[in-house]
Amino acid sequence: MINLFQNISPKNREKLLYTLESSRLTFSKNQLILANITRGNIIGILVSGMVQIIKTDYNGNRCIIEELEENDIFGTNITPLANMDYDILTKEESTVYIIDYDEILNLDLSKDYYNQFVKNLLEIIIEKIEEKNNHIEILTKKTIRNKLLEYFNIESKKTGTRVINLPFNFTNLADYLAIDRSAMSRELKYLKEEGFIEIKNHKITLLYDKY
Amino acid sequence: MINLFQNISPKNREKLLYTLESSRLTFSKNQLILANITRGNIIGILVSGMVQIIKTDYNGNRCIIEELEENDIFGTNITPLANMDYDILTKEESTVYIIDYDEILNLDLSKDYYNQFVKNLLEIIIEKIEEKNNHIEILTKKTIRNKLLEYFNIESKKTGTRVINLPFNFTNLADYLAIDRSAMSRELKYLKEEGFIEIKNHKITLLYDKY
DNA sequence: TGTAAAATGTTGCAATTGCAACAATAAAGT
DNA sequence: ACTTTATTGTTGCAATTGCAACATTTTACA
Repeated sequence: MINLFQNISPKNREKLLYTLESSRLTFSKNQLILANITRGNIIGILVSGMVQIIKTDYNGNRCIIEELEENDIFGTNITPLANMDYDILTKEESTVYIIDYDEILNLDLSKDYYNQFVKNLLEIIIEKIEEKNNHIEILTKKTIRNKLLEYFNIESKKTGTRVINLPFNFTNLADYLAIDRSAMSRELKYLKEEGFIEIKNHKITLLYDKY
Repeated sequence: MINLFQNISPKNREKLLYTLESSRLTFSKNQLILANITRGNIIGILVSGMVQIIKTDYNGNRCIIEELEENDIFGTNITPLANMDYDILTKEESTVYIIDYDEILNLDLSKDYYNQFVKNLLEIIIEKIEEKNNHIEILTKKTIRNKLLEYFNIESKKTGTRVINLPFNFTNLADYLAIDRSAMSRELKYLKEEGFIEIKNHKITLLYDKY
């Protein structure tokens, strides 16, 4: 994950944060971040901790839209916060910077560090698109089995190994894949029985060559 | 849709295209664009026409990942082209600029028009993220009916009207929603019979207040 | 304009899934 | 350490869906 302040000196980083009217906030576990932000168009930078972006619809179905780790960003434009049905939930104690998005577009890029900042932002957002493409790729599959296998393949490709360290617990994984948890549990059992995978704790080992 | 060259003079636009090693290509209907591009990391700008980005998996299931119109962009980083299972297909005669993505990160942003260009790019990509969030929102729904209704709501919100002009034919709509076409056809019939919608040609009128 | 190709509508049926309900285990909090 | 809460595993069953097959209509194009 690229850091938004990559290649920017600490001193210039402070200048930037000042110009962008940033505020630094710390939340304990299981807090809703957005409920505490009243400003308009913002970008949040996760300095430390972990948060999930979660949508719950009128049926009570939850979907994990994104899971963010250190250096990741979120925002009114970047994450689907325009309507307020989304929650940004801390999974552990987390610190964020909140900066003003509109100020970014007003930056005078002739200064090196502004320049670098915008390029970093561009790169991060493009990474985010790739994540979303992966997610769509998975959701597009028609069976639970194919969703799981697609997820495994993507995660396996990321790390280059055949062992996947689930960033979620199984309940959350089902939400991310937009499938029923118990049905997923059943399918995972079949995959184990048929010798495709092995599960220990929250590690899944792929035993098939490719699919 | 924001134009990538918005607020950039024609003269500076030419300079930019030159610096970014652009080439201008025209394709007739039903051509694969990417098959004709051998360069590495590129961004394509659709000057005129219409193209779809389509994924076909090993089962033969197609999914329309994106549909692009004038001024929209695509690229090896922005659209999921890293692996080559994606097709960029022209739906009508289309003209594109192909520019070198890596050159963008080397631009000297002290020049006004480079500066403007990168900001435009940022805005377009953020729009693209919003589109993808919408798509995920739809795919996350568990029934065909809820996928359709979510799609209708999103499209209706975009234009502010209760009449949706399908940008797709029904076959493509089913691909976009990742559902079986005939099952979708059945569900649309039910929605008509129950008085939720009306369909004429490729226009859908919403008859319910909200859901 | 006539013919081929593509899109749409329809339906039965088997396969898959969500849901509900519950037991068992693990994790968290005091 | 003990109690409560959250997570995981399991299963039957009804609802939903994909698939296949075909008729019909629309569109493309030679």
